[in-house]
Amino acid sequence: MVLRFPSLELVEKVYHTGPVEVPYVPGFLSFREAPNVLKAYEKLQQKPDIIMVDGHGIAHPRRMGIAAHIGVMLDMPSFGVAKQKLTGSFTEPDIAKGSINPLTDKSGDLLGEVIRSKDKVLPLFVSPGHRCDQATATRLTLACLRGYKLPEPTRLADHWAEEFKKELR
DNA sequence: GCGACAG
DNA sequence: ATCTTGTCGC
Repeated sequence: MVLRFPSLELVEKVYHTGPVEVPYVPGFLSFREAPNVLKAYEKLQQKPDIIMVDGHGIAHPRRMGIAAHIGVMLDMPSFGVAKQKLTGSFTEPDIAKGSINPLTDKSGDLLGEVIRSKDKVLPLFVSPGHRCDQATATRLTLACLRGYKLPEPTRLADHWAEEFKKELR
C-alpha cells in the first residue's frame, strides 16, 4: 500500500495472492516472500518514492535482508523495520518512546538502530535497505508513528491483509 | 559443541 | 508466520 507523507493518508492499496513454495529459513526470508511482494508492487498505479519493508535491511548476516533485496530488485530506495532481531548486538534502549541504541555486528560496524517506538513495548529494528541511509530510515520510521508500536505503513498493511484474507473465506 | 534464528 | 489460553496494566 502507498501512503502520502507526512500526512500518512491512504493513496492506494492493492492485493495479491500467489503460491509460496519456499520454506522459511532464517536469513533467506526474501527468497520466500519477495516474489509475491514484487508481483503486488507491479499492481500499483501510484509508485512510491521509498519503500518501508516489514523485515530487515542490511541488519542481516550478509547485509541483504528482504528490505535490501526488494530495493535492489526494484532499484528503489528502501529500508527495513523488523520486530525481532536477526543478527547483531545491542543494549536495550530506555523504556521511553523515542529512545534509540545502535545495532552493531561483531566488528562494531553499524547494522541499524534499535528504536523504542512506544513506551514500554519491545523495540523495533530499523536498518537501511537500498539507496537509503540510517538517518533517513530512522527519521521516516519515527515520523510514521501514530501511537502504536508499528509505524503506519506496516501496521495498516497488516490490518488490510487480514481483512483481505477474511474475504477469501 | 552450544546458542541464535526477520516472517 | 499461525494458533490459542491466560495475565497485566491503563
